[in-house]
Amino acid sequence: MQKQPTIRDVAAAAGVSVAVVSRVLNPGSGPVAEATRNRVNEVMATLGYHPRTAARELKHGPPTTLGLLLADVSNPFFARLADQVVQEAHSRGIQVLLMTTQEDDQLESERLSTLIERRVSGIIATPTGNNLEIWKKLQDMGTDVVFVDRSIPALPAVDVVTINNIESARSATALLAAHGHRRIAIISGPATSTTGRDRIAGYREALESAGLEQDDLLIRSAAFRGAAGGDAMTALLNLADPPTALVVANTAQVTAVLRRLAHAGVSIPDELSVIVFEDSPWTELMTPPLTIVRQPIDLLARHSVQLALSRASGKSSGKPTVVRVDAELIERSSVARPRVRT
Amino acid sequence: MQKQPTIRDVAAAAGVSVAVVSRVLNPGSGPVAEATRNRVNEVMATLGYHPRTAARELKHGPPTTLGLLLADVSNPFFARLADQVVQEAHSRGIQVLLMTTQEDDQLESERLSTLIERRVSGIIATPTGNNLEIWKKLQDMGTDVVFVDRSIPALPAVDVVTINNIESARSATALLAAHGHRRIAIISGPATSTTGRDRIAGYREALESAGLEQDDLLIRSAAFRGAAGGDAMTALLNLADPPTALVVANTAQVTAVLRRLAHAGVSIPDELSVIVFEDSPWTELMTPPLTIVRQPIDLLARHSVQLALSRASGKSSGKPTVVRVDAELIERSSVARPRVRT
DNA sequence: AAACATAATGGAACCGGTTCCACTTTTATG
DNA sequence: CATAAAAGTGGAACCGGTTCCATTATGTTT
Repeated sequence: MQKQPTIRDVAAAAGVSVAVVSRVLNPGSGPVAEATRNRVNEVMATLGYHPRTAARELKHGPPTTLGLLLADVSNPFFARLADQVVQEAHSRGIQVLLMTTQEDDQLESERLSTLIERRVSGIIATPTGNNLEIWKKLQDMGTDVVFVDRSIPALPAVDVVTINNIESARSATALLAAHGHRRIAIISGPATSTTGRDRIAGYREALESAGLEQDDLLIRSAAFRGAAGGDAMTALLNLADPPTALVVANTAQVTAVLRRLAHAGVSIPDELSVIVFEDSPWTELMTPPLTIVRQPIDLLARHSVQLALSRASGKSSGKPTVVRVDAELIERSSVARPRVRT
Repeated sequence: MQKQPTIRDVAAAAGVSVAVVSRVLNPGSGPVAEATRNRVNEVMATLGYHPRTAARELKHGPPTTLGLLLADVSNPFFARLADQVVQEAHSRGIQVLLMTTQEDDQLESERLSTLIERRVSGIIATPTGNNLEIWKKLQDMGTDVVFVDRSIPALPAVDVVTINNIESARSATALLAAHGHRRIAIISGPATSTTGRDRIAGYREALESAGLEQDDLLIRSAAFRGAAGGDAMTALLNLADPPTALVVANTAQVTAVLRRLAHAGVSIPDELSVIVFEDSPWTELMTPPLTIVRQPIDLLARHSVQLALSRASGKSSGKPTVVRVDAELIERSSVARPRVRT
């Protein structure tokens, strides 16, 4: 366990002042003679010197770290988002501090405190919906906050990147209606979330356009965590007049819903047509391959990182930006015409 | 955009010295009168003061950050590992810097440089297998390095946490042999990886125990990224004497292999019995539900974090620790007796 | 009440970089 | 060749905390 050389060690070994070494470290911050630069670089190499980030950040905290605050990385949607965000950030020389909230206000608040103490330059988050004051404070401090996937209506000043949830749910529902379904159900996220609300709104729009009757019994909300999706599914199956088609618009609950269907022995698409919000590779491997709504995760990531770094890069546009990217409906084989009732 | 208060602002507002404020910030570092403590706390609250981590770390870099260096978080195995590591770290008040290598030496080297500059207290990584000197240097610096899932034999001094790969592949292969299969294939990770080698070793052991002939044509390695698994599958199907059973021991290639099987119209388990290393929920939703080797990701995460923090917590045991956890073979319906050749 | 231990506080150095500014040495210009 | 401008370098303050040590206030002991 050797102790690390500092900039002064390098300066001494190279026979120059620390100011010169610093200039070598930060090209463009001042002139250094070619010969001197080479000598200093050599010394740094032989000494195995690495400038310490903590010390550098002390002076004028540079935008070198982003906070990524997600509900949960075991959810494939968030996992892929994290993957893309990290890659995008790395390509710009930015590091990512990953934190999870488990959808818990209290944990979110603690994570945010940590991010404040670290003085990160930006935060990309899927907010739980509370902790309003903390979010505001973050912005006051000059941190670039970007909400991704969801937003908080009470905080209109925050940049947001989401998929077009209304349109996604609308087109999925419309596809089912076009196949002749009249009893179409939806399992969505909690109504407290913008995501949940928007998707249900899109669903309603589609029903209206198709001239179908709306039945609130066919609309089910399920929490983003736990097995609530399975219970919602069971409730739908037990209805006096059960649905012939279903949109699973809560990504986190897709597997729970499908598991329940499998256990109940419901055959897809003969007894129930299904469209899910989820584009993992396995949806294609199911029997039958599932019709899905593919979320352009790479775009979400790219825009999020860009916005989270915008103020840092000087582009301090006054108004908050809202980016809405389109999801893609991919038809496979889990949708068919409804069976005629006997 | 207000500028943040510093410890001196707090001290001035509370009418005390910075030393006192620091003591309030770090309980146990010195005596502070009850009344003073309360006053300082109040001032901090009204000023919205948050101590800056970068400054704190300058003095004696405390073990407050861990580096997590994975190949790729879009792989569900790594995603869940990341999730567990983050939760485990948070429960100890430690933050996680997430980085990905895409299995690329060069990128790995860059990421490691960043981690060196940040002076993280520990690193949990799935190494590519190169960059030996950097890993050594990291250890010299006193960083706790833990390899998870894989290891580098040339670096025997590093702590390692893996599943028992030999035994996992052995038991999976043995199960197939017990069902009467004589032509059992395996698709594993690259032979350059310890994971790939060990699993193939376990496979060979099982064949030997069962008194089965070994055929190197039935052993296929596929890279951890890309679609190599699909090609390996095709090659196996095109064999003059194709296998009747298959172990997919490369988690990253499971979906590619299954996709190829689906496209080729191979029915499971009638024409081919299959066991996969992968325990995502969807494996149960397939038709038929897949027999899997479940990797105890939570244990991997827990042990990794613990080891990565061990030196920091004073437990500087001399010898490197190797933790080997057992995977669990879960029998479902993708394994059957081989069809009699006609 | 004297003597001494202990609690509470403040001053100042320090951590490892960055940066301003002054000073010396080259190089360019008239 | 004198002189101005530019290049190269070093000294020292500074960023925002922590910590050592000296000093003063309070409390205990005989």
